Amino acid sequence: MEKPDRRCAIVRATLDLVAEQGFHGAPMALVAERAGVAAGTIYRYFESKDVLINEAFHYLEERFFAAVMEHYPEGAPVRERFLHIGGVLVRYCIGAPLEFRFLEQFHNSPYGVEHRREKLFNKNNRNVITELFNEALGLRVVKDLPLPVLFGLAFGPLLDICRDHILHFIELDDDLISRCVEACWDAIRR
Amino acid sequence: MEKPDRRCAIVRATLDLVAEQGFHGAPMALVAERAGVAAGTIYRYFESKDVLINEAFHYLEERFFAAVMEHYPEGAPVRERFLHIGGVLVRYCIGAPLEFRFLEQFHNSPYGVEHRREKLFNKNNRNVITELFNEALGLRVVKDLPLPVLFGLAFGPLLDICRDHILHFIELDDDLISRCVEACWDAIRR
DNA sequence: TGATAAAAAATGAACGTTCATTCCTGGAGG
DNA sequence: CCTCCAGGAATGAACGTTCATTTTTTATCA
Repeated sequence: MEKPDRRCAIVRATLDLVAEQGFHGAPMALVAERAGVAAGTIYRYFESKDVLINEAFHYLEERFFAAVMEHYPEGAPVRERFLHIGGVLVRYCIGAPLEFRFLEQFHNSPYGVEHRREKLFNKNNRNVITELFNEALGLRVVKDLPLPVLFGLAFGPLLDICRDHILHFIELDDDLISRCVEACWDAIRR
Repeated sequence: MEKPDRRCAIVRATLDLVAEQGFHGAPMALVAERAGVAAGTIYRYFESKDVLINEAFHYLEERFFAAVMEHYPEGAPVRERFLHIGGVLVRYCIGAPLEFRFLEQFHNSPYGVEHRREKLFNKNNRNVITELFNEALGLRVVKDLPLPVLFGLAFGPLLDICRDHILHFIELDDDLISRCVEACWDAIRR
């Protein structure tokens, strides 16, 4: 009606639909319906579907980093900070399965490849995880491996277990999560 | 031509196209053209596109297990056998980037989820990797974690680095591959 | 063997859907 | 009356699949 935030409603509708049914299950007509607007209206706010999807991703990315930073043990040793991030990551993902599914879809698509390429070649990419790993490399507490490899060792398995939990292939509890995050630490620690 | 294997030509065309351009880049019309047959002909050999894609996957899966079994150190300790499998896995994937890209696409799609579900619930699933992990669990040389978690810790990062290598985000050589596989072993070993 | 009929396989235009995007309409606010 | 902009039908491209028809192979019999 008035106009609280049609833009936001459209982004949320996109998130939900993609998460629930994948990119194939989120045609613009459905997005429009769920957002309570007409199909054509979306194009007044977003140039194309690609733009809309990228915006939805950045919205989630921000929320995720905000979650990680809550209670982040700023001055603690590297290991402890890593365990914090890993734990938050897993708990956040299985607590918001829809968001997780969207991120998964995004990463395993041309959108995701483009996103990673930008991150990698844009050297002044500063976020808490990259900084932690660079510090750890300098202190020689982790193995001397390229950053993308460390990322894969540390977070690849964590995302895998989140997916398996959401699909009910396994059941994660606090104890199992801790043991998994520690296993990832074993993979990267020197 | 005579008729050596239209069926095979269709499968290969599917593999190549999906690997190069993803599922979206492999419409039946293109598959037909690349295979040197007419569109309708495909349906004499495969009931539907789904069936065709699953067959292409199984074709690759067999080839992969065959590669793993070459020079497999049958009687060696668990660790050594794991290092063999990991090394072969990475070398095989980066040596056949098209096949790897197909497998990646397959796993990150509803096809892949279905496939994993079947594997998991079909308990009499016997392959060399599952057997190795079960033996390792019995001998208590690896952490006491559910099988899917061990799989994720052990192979998730290896597939990640293969992808990054193929996308030229990193450059793998024999030394780096070894160190990565060993890092994965560190993740699962007790 | 050669001619011919029957069966099988291959063809590719056409179909029905689905989708992202465009465009014309109507109506609210100034 | 004019200006905007939301609405949603219209558009056209792309897709998987079908099917009437043609081509090739196989079987039959003189």
